[in-house]
Amino acid sequence: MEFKKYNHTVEEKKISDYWIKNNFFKPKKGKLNKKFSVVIPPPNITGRLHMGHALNNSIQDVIVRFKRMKGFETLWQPGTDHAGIATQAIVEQNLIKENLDKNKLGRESFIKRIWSWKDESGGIIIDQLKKLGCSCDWSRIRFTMDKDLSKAVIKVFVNLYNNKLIYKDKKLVNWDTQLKTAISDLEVDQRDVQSQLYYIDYPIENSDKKITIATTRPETMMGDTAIAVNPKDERYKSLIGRNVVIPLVNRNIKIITDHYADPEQGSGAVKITPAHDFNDYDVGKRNNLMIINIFEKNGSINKNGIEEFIGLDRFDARKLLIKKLKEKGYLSKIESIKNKVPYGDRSNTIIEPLLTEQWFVDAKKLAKKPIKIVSEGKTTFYPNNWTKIFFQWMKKIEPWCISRQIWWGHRIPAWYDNYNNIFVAENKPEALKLAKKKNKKKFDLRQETDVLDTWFSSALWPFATLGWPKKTRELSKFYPTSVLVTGFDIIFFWVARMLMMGNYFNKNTPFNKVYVHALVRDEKGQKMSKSKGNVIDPLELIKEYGADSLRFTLISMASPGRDVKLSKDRVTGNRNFITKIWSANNFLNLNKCKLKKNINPKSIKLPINQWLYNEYIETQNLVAKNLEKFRFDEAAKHIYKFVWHSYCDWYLEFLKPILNSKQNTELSESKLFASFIMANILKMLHPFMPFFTESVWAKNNYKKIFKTNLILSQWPKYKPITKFNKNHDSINRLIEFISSIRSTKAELKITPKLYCDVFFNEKSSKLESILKRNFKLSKQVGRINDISKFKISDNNTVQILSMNEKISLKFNEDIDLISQKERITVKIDKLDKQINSLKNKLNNKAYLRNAPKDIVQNDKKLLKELTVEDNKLRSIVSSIN
RNA sequence: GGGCGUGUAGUUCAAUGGUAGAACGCUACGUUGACAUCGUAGAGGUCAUAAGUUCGAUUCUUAUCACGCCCA
Repeated sequence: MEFKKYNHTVEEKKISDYWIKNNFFKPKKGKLNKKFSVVIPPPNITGRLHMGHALNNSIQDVIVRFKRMKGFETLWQPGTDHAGIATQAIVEQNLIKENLDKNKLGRESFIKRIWSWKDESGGIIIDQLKKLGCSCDWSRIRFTMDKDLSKAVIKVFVNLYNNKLIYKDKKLVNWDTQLKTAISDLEVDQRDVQSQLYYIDYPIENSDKKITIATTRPETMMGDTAIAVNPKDERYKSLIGRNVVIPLVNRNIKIITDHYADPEQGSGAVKITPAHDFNDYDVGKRNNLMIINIFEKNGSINKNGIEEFIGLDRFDARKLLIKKLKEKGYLSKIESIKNKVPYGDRSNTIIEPLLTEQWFVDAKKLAKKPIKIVSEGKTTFYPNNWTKIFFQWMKKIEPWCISRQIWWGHRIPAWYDNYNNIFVAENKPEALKLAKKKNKKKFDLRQETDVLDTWFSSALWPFATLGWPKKTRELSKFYPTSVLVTGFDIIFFWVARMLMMGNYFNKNTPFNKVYVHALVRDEKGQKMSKSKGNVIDPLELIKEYGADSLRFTLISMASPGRDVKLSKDRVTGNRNFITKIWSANNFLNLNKCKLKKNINPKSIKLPINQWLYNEYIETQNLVAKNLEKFRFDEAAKHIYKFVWHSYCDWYLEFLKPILNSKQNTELSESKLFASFIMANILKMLHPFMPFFTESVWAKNNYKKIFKTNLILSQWPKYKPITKFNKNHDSINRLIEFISSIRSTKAELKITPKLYCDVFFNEKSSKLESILKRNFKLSKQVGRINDISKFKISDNNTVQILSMNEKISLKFNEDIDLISQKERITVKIDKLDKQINSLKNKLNNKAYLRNAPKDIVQNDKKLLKELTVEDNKLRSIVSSIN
């Protein structure tokens, strides 16, 4: 009979729709009366599913489906974030195509445009997550710019401001000249680049001497307000306090001392430009220097610069300046060096330190509680080494710049009157009340134009999505969340900030556990990037192999602390695994192995069924144990091994002769049992490959027996049955025996399909009785003709050792006994070495004194066994001649 | 410079203070009615290097080398 192939494209769509239509992803009160919750790391609305998402969400879905089946009331809270800068950039790009820009449109209409863009293409990634099989409660989807979440953001801001944890300040910040906004430290990427170090001579006033400084940014000379030398630097002692003339700029500045100047670096003298360098800013503060800003917001030279440079871009200004310095003889040397240059991670342009007024969060204060929580183990990281990294960062945290000079985002709830007073309130009427108290005179109120950093709202995600500040049922039930699954790259951006906000505004920490996974790389271990062209698109893999294959691959490769090196071969291999199960299931159906009613495992009689049962239980327990420990790789490995090797390779092969027999009790038990285990395989596999398993569940009509769809079925609760142990052991011995017959045949080049007669040389052979008890199936699987009652020995007979029993196999074919003799001799040599080392070990008194008794006992037993094996092999060899 | 991590079969990775495993790949054989997206058998490892702790180290400690990441 021919069976149709499993069509993942059709099935995945059908099942996904079915699950969602029936609200299976919504939390349901289970018998356990326990809850389990996870919040999704919200993808950007501008985002498209990449491998990182695929890994992150596959892991979450495995955990969530597992807990759901275990009977927890389970919520996986989905949503997206508004990605302030990225989204605004996309919509601005679209405007350019229409010959428009945001300033022409005005703030309000521009924001409307963004909302309509969001409605059209902001949901794509959500559809992609559905394709991956994510069982989020989609009815609860949230967006950081939603009304409710925005209210939460405003409330948090006002509260923190009133408690002096948010403040406005004029500071040097990281300024993105392309996006024309401040960004936080974390959004700056320090890159190694090749730069030119320019040595420039500054003439000393009223002297023919000069002092040489080295800089990679000569254009900032226009903003120099001092030259610093180290107080211990003997070379410059005589020059301290003298004035120098800035070349071309012709402004006088002083030579000062500051420990920041490193005598080893460059010439030992440094120009100080407090407005354009973080270190120089500090030097300036210490020495009361003037701050001269020479840049416009777009990075061009402003009116503080040399006249002919005004309006020039910073890099053009540099070129021109160098040219002029050269012409005038001020440039003494150019050196090529490697240094770090700050880049904006969104715009890819060089970040400019710029003195501006911004809003800051006092992160240092907010970090205290999270540090405590984590050190007390109330939030734990897996793998644990992230704890240390988390502490290191938290303990030296800087103020967090949260204001952005863009339009898309949560507008800061601060209002200004005409007298530079600031009123922070949840809305304008409230601000007005505050302002009236303060002002006797007439005034206008205008709202702050800046918006908040997107991460500010993401920091509230675990409680804002559950309804905070309202005291909702969900908030009290599902907060704190059980586990957060995330990549290490956003621990500081997101996890740390959620811990700050979550612990400040709630009694509890936002999540009990944080599972940190690694990056997905290509098969060579290279980071996937568009420019390298090595990006593997998860959606293409889903199309080609199915979501289940991709999921199983990613999950089985997610070892802690290691990057996932993904290759198509892996995915193919796991697709083959699915096909294997598919065809095994077809075999069951072909043989009418139907589960008519759920069975009581204790009633199982047939040895191979008892054997399989115990194998299954062991696997089920290992899978559950490893899922609890976040060892997804191990869990996947155990399932794979059981399904492919125990179930398909051995059990189904043993089953074949039973299915052909007329023995009714055996037959009916096995038909039921084979299908019973299949049902449990599907359960165990469901978290890993939800679509395929649900599809087979439906096909096999298991819904009728278990009264539920697979997704809501109970994780199997069966216990090991000790009285099966004896048969479990017997079948294992039988398997070993059959394997040794097979390898003997292969070694001696005997046609694999040839049957043989078996004679057991040992008195009261254990193997013989096992074989007799399971003769029907051994006969077929082991290709055994008969058990001979008489000793057989001629040229067609080979003696082997299995379980240390001597057994003769007789074939209808001449056997090359000489080559067998050689083979056994090699084995004996190896064995002798092992025996000798064991003997030496057991003769060592220190070993006997110090080693644990069971280890010694074990070695003694092993020595005995090996000696027996050795002797028997020798007797076999001597019998060949 | 500081921190974290990694180094085990051809490859990707596990495990383990006392016999080193899997998957993929490779080799040979095989189309027996679940499956060639398959089966059977097999080859393949000085566990990066050195020293130390220990009766015993791939495993623990230290150093070195190599690689990766984060922070300055």
